[in-house]
Amino acid sequence: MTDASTVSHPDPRPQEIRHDFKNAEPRWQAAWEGRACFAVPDVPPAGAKKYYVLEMFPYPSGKIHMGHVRNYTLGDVVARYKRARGHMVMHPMGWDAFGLPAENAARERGIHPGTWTYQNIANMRAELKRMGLSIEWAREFATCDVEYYGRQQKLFLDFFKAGLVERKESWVNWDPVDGTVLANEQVIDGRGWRSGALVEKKQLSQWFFSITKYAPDLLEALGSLDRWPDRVKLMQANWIGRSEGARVRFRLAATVAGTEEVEVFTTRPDTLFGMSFLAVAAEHPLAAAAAARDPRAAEFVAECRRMGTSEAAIEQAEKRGYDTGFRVAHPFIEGATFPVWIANFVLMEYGTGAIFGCPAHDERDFEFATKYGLGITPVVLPPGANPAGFALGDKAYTDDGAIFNSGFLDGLDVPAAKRRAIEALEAKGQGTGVVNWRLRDWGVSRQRYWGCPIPFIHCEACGVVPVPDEQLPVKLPEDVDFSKPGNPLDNHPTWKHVACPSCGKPARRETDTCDTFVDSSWYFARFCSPRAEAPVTRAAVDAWLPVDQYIGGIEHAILHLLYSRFFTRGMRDTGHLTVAEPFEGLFTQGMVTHESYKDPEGRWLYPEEVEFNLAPDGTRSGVVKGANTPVTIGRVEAMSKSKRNTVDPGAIIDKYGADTARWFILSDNPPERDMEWTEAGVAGAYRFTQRIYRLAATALPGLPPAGTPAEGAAGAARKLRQVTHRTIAAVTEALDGFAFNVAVARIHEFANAIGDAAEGDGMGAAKREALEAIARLSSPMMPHLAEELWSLLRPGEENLVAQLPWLEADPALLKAESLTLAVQVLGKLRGTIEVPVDADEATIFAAAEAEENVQRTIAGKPIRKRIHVPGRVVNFVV
RNA sequence: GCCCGCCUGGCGGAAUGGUAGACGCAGCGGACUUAAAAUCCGCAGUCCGCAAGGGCGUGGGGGUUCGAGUCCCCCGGCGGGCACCA
Repeated sequence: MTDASTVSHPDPRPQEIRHDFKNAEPRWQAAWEGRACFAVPDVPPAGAKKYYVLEMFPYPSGKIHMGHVRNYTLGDVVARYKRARGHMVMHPMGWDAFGLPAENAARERGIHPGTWTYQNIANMRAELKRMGLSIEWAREFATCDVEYYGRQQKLFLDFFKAGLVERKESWVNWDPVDGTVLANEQVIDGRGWRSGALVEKKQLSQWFFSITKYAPDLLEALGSLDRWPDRVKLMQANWIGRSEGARVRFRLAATVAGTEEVEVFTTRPDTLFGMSFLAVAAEHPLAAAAAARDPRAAEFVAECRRMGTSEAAIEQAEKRGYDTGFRVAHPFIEGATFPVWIANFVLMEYGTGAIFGCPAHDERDFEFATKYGLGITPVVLPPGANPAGFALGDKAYTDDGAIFNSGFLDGLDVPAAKRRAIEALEAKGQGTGVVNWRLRDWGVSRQRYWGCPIPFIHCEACGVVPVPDEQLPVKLPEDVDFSKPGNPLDNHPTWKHVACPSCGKPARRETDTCDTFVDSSWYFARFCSPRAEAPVTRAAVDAWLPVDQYIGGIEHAILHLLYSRFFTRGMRDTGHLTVAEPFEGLFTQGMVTHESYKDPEGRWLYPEEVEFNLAPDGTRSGVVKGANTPVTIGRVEAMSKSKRNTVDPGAIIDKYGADTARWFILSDNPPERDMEWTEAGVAGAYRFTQRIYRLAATALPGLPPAGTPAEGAAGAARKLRQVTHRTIAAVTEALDGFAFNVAVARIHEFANAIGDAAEGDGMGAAKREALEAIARLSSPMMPHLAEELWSLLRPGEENLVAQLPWLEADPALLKAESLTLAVQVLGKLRGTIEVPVDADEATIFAAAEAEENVQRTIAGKPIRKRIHVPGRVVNFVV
């Protein structure tokens, strides 16, 4: 042993070899850019295998957050991997740039929504670029670009001509103080978020897309979406909500405002004999008729109007009703009549806005009838119950059984009774069997400035006139005043005054703008030819659509995805494209979560405001930095600004680099699940990036020249080669299955194996092969480090890793010589045996029985059954 | 309220119905260092036991099976969506 103090060390000690990410990451980003590694043509050449990777585009809030980092890292891994697998990959990025926050900024800070939005986009683009994503930025656009929303107006008009657009009355949240339509999120406990005024429902004439025309197809086609998560398909199916039932017309005992009948929709015509009341929505004409002559009915209707328009608010409200005094005749029971109530739980939008109540067999009806003392007549007998003494408990009975108390339906089961009841209704001309859909038409009108203007003109003489194509785009005016309440477009002094395109007389522009869901319903198609004059170029969309892999949050499982599916069908039927389904593969990622912190006064604290202590027993506690007051460490929850539990990706990239951020966000857990962001986890990921760099850098001087074949190795070198090729196979399988955390784990194990490899013949070549493999296998996840390693191992190489094909495992090195089998007795593990791969069953059973601990457990008892699962397990039943 | 998920060591998680806890984080012990950081080596579900080994263990309860984290039923907790947030 040499005395270290007397010997100089010309070489740096291994731990001082460091990967300089600050220098390397921008360098490799520039190299990819310089070689246009990610550019693809609008129309791929014949024979190219196209692959369209798309992540849900972000709302430009101003800063990227960890949810974005996760989303775009996942997409980038797929894009880089598919590129390496020989696909021509399109991977674009854009901005979902219209929406409420820009208007809020305008009202709060006096900044123009456009200025605010484009500044935010510039910031976020710079942040995204630092992540080293393989995005083709030349395709970028924002939905608030007139070049985009002008084309959207063209689509709107084409949809109108195709009969997919209608005007209808519908209800909105109205703030009577601010004179504004409120979004559901702006209604807090029934009051306007700014004014605090009680919100009312108000009826407006609005624009609708006829999504219900496609309801059967949207439901049916879910079956063909093989690469969508089942739960998303299930949620969509439930949302579309096909149900079979009947429309039943009830004759009113006396004519009300010229009406003689009320029509209800029911899925349970079998329970008609259990009817005890009829209920209508507060918006139903009968409710209006009652209100017109009964002030208390009017008061109840007005109260219902204060309930908000969201389904959750309506269904969670206490069930309340008002007896109108009207009565209806029962279709089957001669002479029987029942009261007509107005009920707050009946939805005008669903079915006919009226129901018949059968409390014995419907939970909501039961609750309502119990509250108001209405009759409860059971008509479905649960199996095994006695019809004579049968009484309901404190709940409705909603399952199948034998019909009783029901005249001609008695004795039938529920499905048969439904059919018979419908036959009888049809025979009497009092109803028909129908299929009803829960899905409603898509109301796209918004009374706001920062959105795509709906291209129509209202003329007193000609009615609603579409803006002629040659007058498109209808541009938003720049000079808008946000100081007045209401819609700035409506308030604008000149913008809305135009000549009618049809008769030339003074007319008025439509001042409603589009729901921002419209913007996001076709952006994936626009990316295929982002600068085209038309909304899309046929050759480009025909070549690139559908999106092969779409990635985004589960929170979009229903609305955005369903609207996009509708829009694609609409574009198909108006000749813009050919496909019906926009997204062939869908992956829904989980949220990024973080601990939350509160000070003694209950105020939320940012993580950097907290100083942590670790007690010897492992419990963590915290104090407010500087103040030394105790901090409550709260639940791990979705990162949000209001809870201040956010972590700024920019700061993480500054400190550790993009590769580390990407590696950690992939390594921690499966991408479909929520993940917790922890500082310790990032630090661990950073250490790993340094570790592989060091592994390569320290081994380099001992490696044979690049290109030295590793074939024919034996002993330790062969073992390492087996690990290399098994890792290639395992990482490939993991990436194919979106199991990125497993891919990361395999690469960790691989790094451990390279570090542990003993010296031996051929080890140099085996190590070179292993190190080159680890660089290339980790390249979809850590692209900059991969390039750095590759350039270290293969200086002067023509291609970047980003341009190389994926590695193939050598099947000869995947085969094992022997395998370990678990031996169980009665399903409990008692030992393991090592057998040659080609051992026959008799040999295996003999070896298993001979195992010492197995012998002891069997203890001479007769073996009744021997089970052998090849390659896995042997089980003895004694 | 309705629809859809999720629940495994101190923590994140792994596991075609077949050795539960791979891999990582945190922790502990050791090496290196004047020291620290960094790095390297090792230990580690839990209880009993010197050990060999055994008991218990995948939110709780039941079931199917030679065998259940995995399949079925019930219950609990947490989360997403509910049509004008995106």
